[in-house]
Amino acid sequence: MASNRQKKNPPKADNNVVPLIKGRRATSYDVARLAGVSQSAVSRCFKPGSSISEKMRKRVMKAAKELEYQPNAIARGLITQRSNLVAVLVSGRLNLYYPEALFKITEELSAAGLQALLFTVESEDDAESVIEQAWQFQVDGVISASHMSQAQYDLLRKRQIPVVFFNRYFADHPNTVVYCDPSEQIDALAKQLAELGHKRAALIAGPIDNMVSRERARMTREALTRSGLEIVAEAEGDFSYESGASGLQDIKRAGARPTVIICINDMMAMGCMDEARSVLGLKVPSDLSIVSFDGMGMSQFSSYELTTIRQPIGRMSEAAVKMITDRVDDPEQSHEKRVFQGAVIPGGSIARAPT
Amino acid sequence: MASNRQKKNPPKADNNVVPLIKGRRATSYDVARLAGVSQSAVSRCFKPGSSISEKMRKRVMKAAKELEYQPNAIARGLITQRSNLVAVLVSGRLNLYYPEALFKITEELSAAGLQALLFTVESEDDAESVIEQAWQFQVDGVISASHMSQAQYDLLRKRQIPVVFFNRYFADHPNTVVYCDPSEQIDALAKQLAELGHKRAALIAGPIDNMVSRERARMTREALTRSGLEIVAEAEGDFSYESGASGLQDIKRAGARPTVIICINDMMAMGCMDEARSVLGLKVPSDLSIVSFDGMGMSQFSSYELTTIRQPIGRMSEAAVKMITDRVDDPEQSHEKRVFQGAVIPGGSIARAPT
DNA sequence: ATTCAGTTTGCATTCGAATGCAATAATGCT
DNA sequence: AGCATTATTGCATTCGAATGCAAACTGAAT
Repeated sequence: MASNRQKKNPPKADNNVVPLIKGRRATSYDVARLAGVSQSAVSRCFKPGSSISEKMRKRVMKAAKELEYQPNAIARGLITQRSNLVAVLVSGRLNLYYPEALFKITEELSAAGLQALLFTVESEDDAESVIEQAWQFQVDGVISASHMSQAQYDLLRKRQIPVVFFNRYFADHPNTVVYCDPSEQIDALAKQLAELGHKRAALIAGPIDNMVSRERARMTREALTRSGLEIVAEAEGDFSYESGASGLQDIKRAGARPTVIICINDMMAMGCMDEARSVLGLKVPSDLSIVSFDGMGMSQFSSYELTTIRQPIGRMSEAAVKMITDRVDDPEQSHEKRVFQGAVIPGGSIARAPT
Repeated sequence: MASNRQKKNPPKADNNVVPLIKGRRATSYDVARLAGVSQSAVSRCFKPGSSISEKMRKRVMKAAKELEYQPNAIARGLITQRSNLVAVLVSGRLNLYYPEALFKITEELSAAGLQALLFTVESEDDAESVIEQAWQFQVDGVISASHMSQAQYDLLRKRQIPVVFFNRYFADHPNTVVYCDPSEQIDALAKQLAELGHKRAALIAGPIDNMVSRERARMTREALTRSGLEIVAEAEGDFSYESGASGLQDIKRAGARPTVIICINDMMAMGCMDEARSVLGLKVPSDLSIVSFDGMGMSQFSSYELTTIRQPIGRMSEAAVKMITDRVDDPEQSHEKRVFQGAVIPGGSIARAPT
């Protein structure tokens, strides 16, 4: 194939120029040729802050427009060592709450000139291969809202890839994190429950391998105890609606008679509430109060109106993107932990304890 | 910086070899040097189907392992003209149903050796810039589950980028599409409603600029008419829970007294049902029957148990990925339309018409 | 040993944009 | 006008992997 750029060593007449074959996309050389300037000039036109005269810019842009030229991000990535790609790791099945975060993160990345390369991770084995994939694609950073082992994290660090954890982190390791601390809110709710006369509570926890889940459970236990409530039963769910329902069944089957149930996320709370109402024939909140965490949109549907502790997902997503872009621009940037307060959504799923 | 590959024209002694500076990632040249072979050999080792002896492969792989070498997908993309990236266009806010599809699509792409580059699109203006972004990143294909104008589609076609539409298409244009045809199911449901004594129906439609929404509405009108039901009112929603609720209010305000409401998607049906129950004090289904489309997971929560027409999202996602990979591998591949049947989920939101 | 076909391997070039450096043009100053 | 600055521009090289081609090697057949 004839070369579209001038030959180097033997600079012979370049009359075998290809006239932009149908389907071939225009390159900076094509634009340069049409505008009668050098390729460097074209490159500089598309790089903000370069030294370029107004006249030249106009000429190049005209030609670029004519050829519908857009710089090739792949080639640019190769030379600049910046792919402008950020791997976003999410776990698909676990939590229907994250799509909101995912879309927000994607938008914000895009606004910062970065693209989200999406990976789904269901297990740590998945994480293994996902990290290799991301590495092959030279991602500039990783936002992880999914499983990741210490070793996997260390590998990314060793490779100098900035990582921001979304709603999870390693306690004993320095790392960059955005998460939500609901401790004050759960404390306030526990007090409120005590004032409403509740004495016996039950907990439907999440998977123990999940940090957020563990933390919420721990805080809940502490808060309840502090306010003088007894935890008469605990069930372990997997964040799903179904596990909320079966969690309630487990608690009942164990013979416990809590007047309030704290669910570690909204989805399980909905399952729990539906099970209480439709299977056990209980009235929520008059027979049974329910409290949960997340504050996802659905939790406020009028069938549920959960009293829940909301995470400011929007602001958390923004923060995550800000933190990753900062670290992509300056890899030396130190670690940082941004902790957002939760906020109680009053809802209507708690009431005075039945007598 | 010293070059890590041998100089070309003046082949002088190459004794300024960089010993893989801390943080610099290994390249095929590093591996080649360590293994004492040429860079081409390394390249061939990582490209299945290349002519390589077993001995050579072992030697190279050993060196590669030692240096933790992984081929650079960016550089590979530049030379092969294949980025292995597929743009996935979704509209974030509109439909909480799509996350399921999105995750499935991502997984399937990954299994086919492709990566999902995620873009959120809320309007056709967004689509404009998203398409340019995708073009810059040299995506090999586009899966679109969001807005896209005819002109935008034509632009992609002109640029020879395969496009697969997910649940939307241009009727008058050849294009490659996977979607779900619920006509038989809505027909069956209409018959069933007639048999249950329903005479007056209302429709809560979706946005008119959305094809799926228009099609479902059209089919619904036809089916209802065919079965002898009268459409006494129509409201237009935007797929959201809230618009389902306000849609019902609109219908009531207009003085219509339907015994059954067909909602164009589940989310609106849930809003409608909640509004009927908690605000209007109606019993669903005994006072008012509700039917909808989508079959998303939530629709079967026991607070709702919608009678709805399910789309086989999993199989549709698989099909979309298969169709895009086929067309990435062979751009000449002709257009194709894969139409999946819906399936009625019986649910419990319909009953005999009140007398 | 010689020839020939079939494999392997290496060489040199290519993809498209960015950039250090040197050459050139534009501008200011006396 | 003459000279010193400063702002633009172009040249040549670079990023890392893939690949057509020719050289080198292998083994078998004569």
